[in-house]
Amino acid sequence: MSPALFTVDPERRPLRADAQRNRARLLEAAEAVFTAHGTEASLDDIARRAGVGIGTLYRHFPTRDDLVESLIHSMTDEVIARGQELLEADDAFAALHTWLQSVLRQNATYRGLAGSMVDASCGDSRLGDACQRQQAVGAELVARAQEQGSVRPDVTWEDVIDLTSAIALVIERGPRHDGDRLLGLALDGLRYQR
Amino acid sequence: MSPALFTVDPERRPLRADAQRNRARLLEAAEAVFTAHGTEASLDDIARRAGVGIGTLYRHFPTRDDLVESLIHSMTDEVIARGQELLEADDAFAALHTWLQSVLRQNATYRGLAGSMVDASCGDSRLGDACQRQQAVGAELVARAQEQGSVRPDVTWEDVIDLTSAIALVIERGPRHDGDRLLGLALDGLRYQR
DNA sequence: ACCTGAACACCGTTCAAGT
DNA sequence: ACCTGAACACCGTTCAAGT
Repeated sequence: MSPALFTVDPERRPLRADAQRNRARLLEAAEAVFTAHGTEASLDDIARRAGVGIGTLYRHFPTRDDLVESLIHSMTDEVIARGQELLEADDAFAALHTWLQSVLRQNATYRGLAGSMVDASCGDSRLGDACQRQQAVGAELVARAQEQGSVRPDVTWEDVIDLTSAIALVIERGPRHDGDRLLGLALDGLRYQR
Repeated sequence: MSPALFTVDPERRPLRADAQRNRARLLEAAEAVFTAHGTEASLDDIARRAGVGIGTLYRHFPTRDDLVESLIHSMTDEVIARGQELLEADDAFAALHTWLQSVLRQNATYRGLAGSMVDASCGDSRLGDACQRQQAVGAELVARAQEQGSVRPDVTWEDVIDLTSAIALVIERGPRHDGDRLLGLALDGLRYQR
């Protein structure tokens, strides 16, 4: 049994029972509303759906990013863990490819999330922390592929993250765009030609 | 002397003198406000700066895209003309590269413009018309590079536009991103390896 | 014809008052 | 300690009244 299932507060001290329930309801409501309308959805909607006052939302989640971060927290952990597993794979290029696909899926969880992630990696919000830990794993995967000689030595991990983020940004704007296809093409450009 | 300098109405009949002046003032104000705050800037700000009522703004430009389209109209024409010139170039791959760089510069005119362009190419706004005419030239440039054997035959012009749009979207979110570098990397992936 | 601005329906954020 | 919702400052959009 995962201890995460019983984690009540990722923050400091235990919450009062009603506060704890409100927090859970807010996350549930935010999940539904973000899924339907993206991460720029109305906060009033979320509070109403959770059956709490708007002030309670702000007390638990002072910024929109706090709400987003709490929602995708476990997913970020999974992406990071997946990246660490993939560091052990034989084919470092394929490992990088697989990992970037999972990053694309993560970014597509809610419309607007990809943008928040890009903004966050240049800032210092709580969402930014998650992004940077994630990017650190990506940097290792890139380095390993370069050591194996399958990624061009002049390419930086920022290049790889930027291209992946770019693709995440464009695919969330309409169904015309195929993320996996674009990612494959972009990776072809980073591949070292023997 | 370019006739464009004397074009008063890209629309229908001549405007009353005061309306014509208001239209010019609105475009001037929008130019300044979009430059400062991006294409999502407050329309009230623009009307106030132009010294007209908000209703006048809506009369001249019923949607935000109408305003954006009028502002970048000549620029879109230039990008299209440049593309047609480049169709005559010897090296079709280099021509495509050069043209896509100009598309990136165009998209970077106002923060938020790249997003509007992507949205527009899936819609039917006036901005969408401009986008589609522009994309048609891009499609020709891609086809020609493929005929020359310098772009992979399995790549579509949508791939090329999508990757370029993706890069335009990511570079407008902070100074960390280098569009020309990312474009170069992406194009390496599309290049046919002899 | 065209312009104006009040009116309406939203939104994010704060904070005094309650329990 | 926590919750509530009114209050404030915004925003986009419409439309009746003016010239």
